[in-house]
Amino acid sequence: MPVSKKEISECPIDAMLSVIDGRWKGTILWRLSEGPMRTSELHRSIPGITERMLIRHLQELVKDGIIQRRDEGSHPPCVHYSISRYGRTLVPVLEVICAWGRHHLKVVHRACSAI
Amino acid sequence: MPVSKKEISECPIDAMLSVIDGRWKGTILWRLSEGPMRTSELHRSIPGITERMLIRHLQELVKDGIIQRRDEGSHPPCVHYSISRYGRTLVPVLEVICAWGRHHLKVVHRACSAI
DNA sequence: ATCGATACTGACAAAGTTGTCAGTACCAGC
DNA sequence: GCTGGTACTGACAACTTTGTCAGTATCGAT
Repeated sequence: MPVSKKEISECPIDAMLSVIDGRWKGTILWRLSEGPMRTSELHRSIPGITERMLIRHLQELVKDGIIQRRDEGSHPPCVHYSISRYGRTLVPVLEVICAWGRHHLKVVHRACSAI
Repeated sequence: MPVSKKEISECPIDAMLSVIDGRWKGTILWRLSEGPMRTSELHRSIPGITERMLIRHLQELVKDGIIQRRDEGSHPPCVHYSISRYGRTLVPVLEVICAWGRHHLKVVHRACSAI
């Protein structure tokens, strides 16, 4: 049940994209970059995502070493997710992507309103 | 016949990713970053890609303003694709992505050989 | 007259991703 | 003893993306 396809591509661009690719991964990382969060908190803070999808993406991000899972082991269950040390190296990359994306959105909007 | 899904997401990260997302877009941009190329040249230089897929991706990149299509209008047809001025603003972003990807591949390889 | 090269399109199948729904297990409160 | 909250899984439907295959048009060479 994979959320991102590309298995083990040798292309560094594909390798990077496979980590953040997935319908909700960007948003999840954005939320977690502000601090650790519980599964249910994340679920409530991301409108439109289903629990199933959230958990699938979280598991992939954990598998890729980008985020960490901390289970309190208590009942009712309480699990916190946070960006790992390795994941933090990704944040500046996301910022560059985000900056270009913001610029691009402005360009697209201008193009739309020109019609 | 879209190659990338996300229509008009307000998230800048998604906006950026929708532009380079697609099985072969990274590779195509990589090739074109070295200079203009004909459709058939690109086809031959990217192993595994089909003509159909190449053309679909090229058309999307043109639509997004990242690359330019120049048709000589001759027979037999001769069409050159090149990175547009706007597309050039994307190159540094790709370089950051690529740098992280390269690093990530090394980490993944270490993890694999450790098993 | 047929073949190969060029740059494409259309129809459709295969594969991959996302979403839906039901179900598990435990505890707390009413 | 029923309901609601927590974190999760499995099966499967729906949708998206990718790949396959055949077909278009024109020119030049054989």
